[in-house]
Amino acid sequence: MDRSTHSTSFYNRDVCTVAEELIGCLMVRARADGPPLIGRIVETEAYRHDEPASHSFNGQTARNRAMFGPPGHAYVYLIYGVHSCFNVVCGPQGTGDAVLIRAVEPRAGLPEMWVNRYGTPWVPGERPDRQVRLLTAGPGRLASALAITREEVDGTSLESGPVVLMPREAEPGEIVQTTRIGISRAVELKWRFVEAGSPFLSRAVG
DNA sequence: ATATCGATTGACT
DNA sequence: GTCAATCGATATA
Repeated sequence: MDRSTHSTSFYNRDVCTVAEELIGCLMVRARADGPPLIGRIVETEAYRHDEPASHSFNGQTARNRAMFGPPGHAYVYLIYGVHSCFNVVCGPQGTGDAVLIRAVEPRAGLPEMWVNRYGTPWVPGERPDRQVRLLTAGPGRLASALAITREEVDGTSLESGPVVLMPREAEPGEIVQTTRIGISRAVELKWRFVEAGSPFLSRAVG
């Protein structure tokens, strides 16, 4: 298995370019004991400092401090006081651009992801509402499955930290661009990128 | 100081 | 379809 990671130059580019090129890349969550949890990225959104949907639009705060840090590091924040969301800081340090990872396809460590998400091991026939697809189909869901918290991951390096991003193992399927989800400003920008037809998207394209 | 809303999700009618 | 959970940022006083 190729264990190389993206270098800083991969992230120090236009945020939409990085968002598109992250589709198909691997997200690797290292653990203290046992093998890593791995997901393949299938859905991303770009947020740029100069458009009002971005957390960085109004400048730096305690929450978004990592957004203005070096590229190739994580920005993790709490949404609605409930869920964590994982982002990739892009562009030159101090810019405030980031890519939100909205969905991944589970690739390794699925039983551990199940426990992280649902709090109990999978039991055949039990709780049919708890599906594999819903482990990682959405920013809050994937953060839960991969045990990503602000305390542990915010501001850490994506080359050497608890979460590491690795290049595509193969060319992804067709990448489709749509409007972003869940925002009320700059709604017209088509800065959401998805691998067409993936069953692990937070929402089907449309 | 107090109120409102948010890059979400799951429980419920 | 509605709504609550509940932290941080922002608007208003």
